[in-house]
Amino acid sequence: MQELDLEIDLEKSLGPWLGKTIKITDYYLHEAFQQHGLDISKEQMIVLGKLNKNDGLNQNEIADLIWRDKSSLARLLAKMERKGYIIKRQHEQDRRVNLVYLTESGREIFRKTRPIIQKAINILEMDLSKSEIKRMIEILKRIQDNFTKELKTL
Amino acid sequence: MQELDLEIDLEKSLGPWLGKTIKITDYYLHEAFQQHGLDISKEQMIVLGKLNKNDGLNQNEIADLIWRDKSSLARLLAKMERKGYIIKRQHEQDRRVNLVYLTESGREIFRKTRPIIQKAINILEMDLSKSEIKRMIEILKRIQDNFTKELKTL
DNA sequence: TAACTATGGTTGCATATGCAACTAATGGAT
DNA sequence: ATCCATTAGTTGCATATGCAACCATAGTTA
Repeated sequence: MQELDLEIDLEKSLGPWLGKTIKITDYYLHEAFQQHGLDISKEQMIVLGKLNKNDGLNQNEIADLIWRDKSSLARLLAKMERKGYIIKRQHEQDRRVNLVYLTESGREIFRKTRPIIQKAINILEMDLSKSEIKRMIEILKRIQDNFTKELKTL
Repeated sequence: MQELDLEIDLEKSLGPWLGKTIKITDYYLHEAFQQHGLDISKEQMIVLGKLNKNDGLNQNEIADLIWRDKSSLARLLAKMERKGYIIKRQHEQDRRVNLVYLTESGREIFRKTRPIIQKAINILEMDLSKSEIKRMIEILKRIQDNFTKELKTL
């Protein structure tokens, strides 16, 4: 009995379900990109998306936008540059800064990912009404705020 | 205009919010383990949890339970064995199989993670009623099912 | 001007992860 | 008994990630 009381039933908590949902979503995108012959990872696609919306960002700005460490981003960009999707240009005034630009090839591959992304969103929200989606996002935001607050007290 | 029409507003979709929520949850756990001097990662903690509930599983069984590739699990176990949290014993009848057992030290550190996990669950579900949690889990399950179905048609 | 500080980016070291190819062992079929 | 297929686990190669230490440049302060 006491042993049982100590058990935390993780499966009844939200955590693992969130994790598994992300996992299968990622897997779906990975498979779909592959099937369409797109040589790109989800993470790289996200970077292309930010640049597509706002070309010429510097590395730290991109890192912030996608919630990654700047070192992680630097390595992501290195791979993308090798594949010819982006180019880095040194800022003329401040030589510490690299401005990152989409190449034609990068813009092209991002364009090709769009219908796949749209389909993934459709699947994700297939059974949900607009208001349910809004509600879910609100809840997720609130969870994030709660963790942020608790982190400060650690 | 046409350019705008082509834009997908990812931020209004569920995907990135799920991702960010997981990210901050993971970060919280990581920080909390560190602050308590627990030399363990979230992934390792999950493995310990499965073994704590069901000692003597083999590697493939554990991999299935935590939705990881067997190779990923093998490496996780190697680290955990080095730290003395688990031991692997060859199955007596079937020498291909490794049965994995918690050590005392493994059981001990898992015990110490429990209040931290419980707190993380509390934070995660802080603003949610029981029925909302159930509803969220149902939705997440449905999303997973939808992706699973769509994967087959790829 | 020299010294100190802050910033942008890179690199070493570490974690976790998956796929594909591989080894070893098992079990069945001929 | 031998060959074949299956299964459990390992390993090579690749991705992505974060922290901390570092380098180079810029900006500020004495």
